[in-house]
Amino acid sequence: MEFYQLRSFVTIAHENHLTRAAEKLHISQPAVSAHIKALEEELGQPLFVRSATGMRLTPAGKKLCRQAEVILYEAKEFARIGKDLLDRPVGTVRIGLNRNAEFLRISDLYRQLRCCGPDIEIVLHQSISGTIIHLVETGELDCGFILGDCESEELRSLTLAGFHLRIVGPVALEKEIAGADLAMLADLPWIGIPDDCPYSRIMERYFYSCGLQPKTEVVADQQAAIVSMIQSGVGLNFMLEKEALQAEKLGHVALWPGEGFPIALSFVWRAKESDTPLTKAVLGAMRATWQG
Amino acid sequence: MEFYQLRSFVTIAHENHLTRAAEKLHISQPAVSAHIKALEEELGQPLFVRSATGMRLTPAGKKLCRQAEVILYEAKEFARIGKDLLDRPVGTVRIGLNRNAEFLRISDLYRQLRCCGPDIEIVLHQSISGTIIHLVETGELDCGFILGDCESEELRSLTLAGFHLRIVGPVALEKEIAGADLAMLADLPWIGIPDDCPYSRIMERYFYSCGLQPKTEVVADQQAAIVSMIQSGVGLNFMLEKEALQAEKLGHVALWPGEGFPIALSFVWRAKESDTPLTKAVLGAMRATWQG
DNA sequence: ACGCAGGCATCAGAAATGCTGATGAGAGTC
DNA sequence: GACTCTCATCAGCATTTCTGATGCCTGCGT
Repeated sequence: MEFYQLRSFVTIAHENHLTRAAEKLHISQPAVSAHIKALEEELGQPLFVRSATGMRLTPAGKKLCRQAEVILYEAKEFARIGKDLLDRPVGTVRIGLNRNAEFLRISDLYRQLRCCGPDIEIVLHQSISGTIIHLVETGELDCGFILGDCESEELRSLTLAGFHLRIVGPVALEKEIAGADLAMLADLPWIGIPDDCPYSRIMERYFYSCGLQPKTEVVADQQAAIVSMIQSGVGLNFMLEKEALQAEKLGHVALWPGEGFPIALSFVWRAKESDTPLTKAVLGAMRATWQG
Repeated sequence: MEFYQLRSFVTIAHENHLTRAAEKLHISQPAVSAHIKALEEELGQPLFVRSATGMRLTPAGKKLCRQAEVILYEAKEFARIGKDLLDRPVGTVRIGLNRNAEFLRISDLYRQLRCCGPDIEIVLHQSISGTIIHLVETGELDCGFILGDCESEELRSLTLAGFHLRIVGPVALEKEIAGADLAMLADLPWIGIPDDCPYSRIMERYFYSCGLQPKTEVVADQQAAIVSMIQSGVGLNFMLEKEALQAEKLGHVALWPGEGFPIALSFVWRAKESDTPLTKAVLGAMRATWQG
């Protein structure tokens, strides 16, 4: 049984006429005749009653014709679905978040993606910039947000927005922090960040350029944990300026008065997936959300 | 798009492995590879992600695979339906009845047919033997019951049961009928039957063999009409012995005391349809009903 | 009654297509 | 770094399918 045989079958049934069906199908009459002959041999029974005026379905043919139409319909559906998938990407996007979803405008992203492809599923994973880069490289995530530059060869990045980082510490250290210079700050207890994190490299660059190395006593790999540890008096670290000012106003942290330094929020993904429809859709939604 | 391509597609998707799929399908690995290549070209997008360890569906491939499975399922259904139709005939049987449905055991026939083929539709048509033969010959009926022999070349017949015909007439003629011999009967008024009816030929044979020709005043072509006319005094005719005895007991007719003569109830159908599944099914049901 | 026209089936040759076995490139594994 | 396993590719063969010509049958009109 082949598709062209079913097409001939259904067309003849519709026309009650083999020759007319052949014309409609743009193939020769003997070809159509052979299709039906093959089908009838395969099924072991005639599908049509031949007469001098044309062909009429047998009762069995009538039943089988209905099923043949179902098959051809589903085949058309197959092609239609395939065509749809060319425009509307499908699949699961696993996104690494280095801040909370609200800050990263995830609900806007959701909305953007929903309208360009209803079959995109989004999985979110909370982490910190360095870990996110690592997970995207190994394929455990498809893309993610990071603060700072990404130097990986395997990844591409899109800069979404610029921010400033400020140094904050526990309220208990308010006086030490307020009057400190960079060297004194480096002497206070710091909350460490995993080495492979661009965030961490910024911190290093900031102090190393002055020949300083802050003392780290605890290492944390989740932004929420860092903030929580600053508040509970463990040590100093960075916060985005806006967050820092707000936390200071609420009396949760002590803000170092020295000026902040700029840092970019970027979105990263695997270079070799730059041309997949899904990646394109996500990047499009990302641009609409952050640059629109 | 061809069935074998879809089969390869689905099998690879199931195995996550092209070579294994080829083995399972009993075709060569390059063949399966070509199938997928053709499908991917037709759809304009990859269905699988190739790796050194095998193949994995792309998100689009996953969606299309489900539809491919639907198509293959419907194709299997097509074959299954075809196979079923070999055993279980379908279609409409138009049956001519020369007596009421109860006498001809139509409800038994229904039951028999229902169990051997649920898709058989039965259409009943009341008439008289001669007309039934004619309608079966012209194709307006598929088969029918007749009393007497069928001499048509185009038809075949199956004898179902033997009966006896008795001569009956109006109660008003009771005395004339009771004492009559064959010649006197022929002189009484008769209800005629159309010439081409085997029933009619029997009547002719019965009288002609003695050189007699009964007078017919009215011709009827429905058994119920004949009985009704006998009762209302129009003339004489035959009734099946059982019917005749009962009608006499009820005082509806006068029964001629001479002996009845045998007549067969037969079932006729077109010879050239003897081998169709539907005809076979009907004949099988008929045998079970009348000879079982 | 007979020829004609229009049905579908059949046939042989040409064209197209699918299949196979050998081979190659690339990625994991030991 | 050699080995092995993946899938892709290629050339040649085998098969299938298509076409155009032809034949047979039936219904219709003269």
